[in-house]
Amino acid sequence: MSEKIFKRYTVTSALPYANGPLHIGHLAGCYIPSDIYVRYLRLQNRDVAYVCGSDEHGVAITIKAKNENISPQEVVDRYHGIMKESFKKFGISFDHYSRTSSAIHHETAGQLFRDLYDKGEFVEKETEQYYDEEAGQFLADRYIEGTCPNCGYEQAYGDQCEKCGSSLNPTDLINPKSKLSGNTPVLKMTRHWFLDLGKYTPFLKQWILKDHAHDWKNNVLGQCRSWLEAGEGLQARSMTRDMDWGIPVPLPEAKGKVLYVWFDAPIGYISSTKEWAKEKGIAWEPYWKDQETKLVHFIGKDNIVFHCITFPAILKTHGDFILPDNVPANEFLNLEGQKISTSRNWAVWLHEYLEEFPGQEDVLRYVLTANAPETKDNDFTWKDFQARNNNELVAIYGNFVNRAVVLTHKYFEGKVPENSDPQPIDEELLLALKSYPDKIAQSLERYRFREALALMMDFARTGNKYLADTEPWKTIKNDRERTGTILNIALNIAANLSILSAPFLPFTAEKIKEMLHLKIFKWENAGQMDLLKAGEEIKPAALLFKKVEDSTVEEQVQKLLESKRKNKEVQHETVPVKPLVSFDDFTRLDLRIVTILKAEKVKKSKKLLQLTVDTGQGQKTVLSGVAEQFDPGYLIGKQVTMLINLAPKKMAGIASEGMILMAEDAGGKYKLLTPHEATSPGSTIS
RNA sequence: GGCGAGGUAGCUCAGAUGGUUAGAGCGCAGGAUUCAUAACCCUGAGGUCAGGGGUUCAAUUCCCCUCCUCGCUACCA
Repeated sequence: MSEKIFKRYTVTSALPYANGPLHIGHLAGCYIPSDIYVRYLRLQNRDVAYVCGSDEHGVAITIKAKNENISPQEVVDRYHGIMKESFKKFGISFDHYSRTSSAIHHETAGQLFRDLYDKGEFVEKETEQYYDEEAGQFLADRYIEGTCPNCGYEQAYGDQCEKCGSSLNPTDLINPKSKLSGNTPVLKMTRHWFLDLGKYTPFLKQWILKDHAHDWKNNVLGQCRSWLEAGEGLQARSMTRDMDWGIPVPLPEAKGKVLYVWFDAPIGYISSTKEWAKEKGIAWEPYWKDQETKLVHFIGKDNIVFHCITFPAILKTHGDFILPDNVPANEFLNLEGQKISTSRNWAVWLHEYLEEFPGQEDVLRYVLTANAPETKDNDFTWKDFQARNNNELVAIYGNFVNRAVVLTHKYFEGKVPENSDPQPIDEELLLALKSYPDKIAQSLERYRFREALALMMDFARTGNKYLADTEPWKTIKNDRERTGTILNIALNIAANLSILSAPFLPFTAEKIKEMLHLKIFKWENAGQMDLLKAGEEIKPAALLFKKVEDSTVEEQVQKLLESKRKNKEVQHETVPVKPLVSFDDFTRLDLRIVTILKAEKVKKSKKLLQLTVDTGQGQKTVLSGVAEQFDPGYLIGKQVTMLINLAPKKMAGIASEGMILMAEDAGGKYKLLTPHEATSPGSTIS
């Protein structure tokens, strides 16, 4: 852990991609942790630039635009607005929220590319890529659709088959089609600029695996290790693309090419800082170039490679920039036991939460922090949401503040009473409480937000215990002075609680601050018992949190179940009917019933079964990717449908001489196609 | 298959450099209390630290193997 004291901080959270609204996974992954961190830093009077912005380039956005028949700019304008609004309402306190389509970003990213180019950091390579002659442009991976060579799914993308999950190259696809024109694309040479990441491996290994071996999170180090120590090492990556949406490559010979979105996106942090500094009338450079600046990137685990490897390599080789001091990446948040999915509408959307739970932003902030996926994937459930709200925020935190304030109004007309005769029990309490600000600070400095939050709740708990131990409602009967002392202390605990919880629960902290008319509000004052002085007036009690009812939880769960149900319907509806084929086409397929004689798992594979079948004219070997759904033993003796004249293909070193046909239901379960009564192997199908 | 991250009380999680009876919160059970949103406070039950080997005087903590979950990756027709 670096003990170094930094002069200033540059804190970033991942640029959200502007092709959809934000959900709780986004918040839990990097926006809440970073916001807690910077709010804490500001309470410490540290110099902070907290920057973010919308990531608005890349192919996914152009495809969305095309699907909706609008321009990419219209797509990003829409989501930039929604995201910015959601962040603001949840109190994510960016100093500046920019966007990568801004002029200043185009200039910054272009210049950075140019700088690296001038230093000779790029390797130019000509490669063959698919080109759509009618549209007159090269096709990004996602613009090519075809049959997956692995599973036969006909709408696999050029980079990935969404059906079977395999990663592909566009040239792997059978029958590639351009999504622009529907034509078959042709291969054509194109030139691109590659960053030879292998070159930086020694430096990256030293910097990450040695220098940061003890202050970076385990999951981050592990990811990096798996990249840095992989068999062939880091591969050169192309930093340019053939596209027209994005930042033009600033070279005369690069017409029609833009910067790769992952090259330009992290530079968005710099552009955003520039914009912010300009508005403030200060220099941006110290925030990115001064060794006394601490740079921290908050991200989700999917971004680790770009923030720990690619971007630092770029910054380092450029030479002027500092490197991140830490990259505290979180793992993923699941929802009710399943992965959050935008396309399947399995998410809690922030804009919907804001409408359905008005004024309860802090509750979600609290739950997502308490259950943050800091060390492993975690699960968000509405039941847990309710429990944490009712048992912790309402019962402990809210209840304590309410008790202190209500009692003061009841017994002392809303004026802070005198602390006149501190007893040993009071002194003990104060001593215990004094340690909290430091403990919480230490946890925060180490990016352990769950721990910090738990400490904060402990502090509130101590307040409740104090009231239970001293029983001011009893002392008031015969010792008004003692009662005053107790309430003075209780109110000061509440005041402290407000400061200590401000990073986590900014809206609530503000409410307490107003309720108590708190004037002092800095971290260094936390632990003091004279934040409120005798005679000061406080406002009447107002509830900070309200209970979440069972019916509310039920509604939310139903809402999710509903979208699950809809998904199933849609899934069936949306598998489109393929284009017409001629009878000749059909007769070219030789379909037969075969009997499975042997079935065994292919050793090196998770999904493949090796089947030996009786075709009526001898035996054939077929590989089938169903090992996860069928026991080999179950299949032996079964009669199934097989495409028998499919060209052989080698997988896992074994030749497959055909394909077993299966039905797949909406849940992705395979079903054998078996004749309704036993038939002789080799029976033809027509 | 390879690489990575995890597998600790019913649930969510803590447990640097191995060392007395393995911790916290929630949940549960019992008690106490009435100022407070039937909330708070106290006490208690609950774990062969995934399983099996090994190193050691001593392992949840180090090493090896196996199993399970998640991520990346691979020739998952």
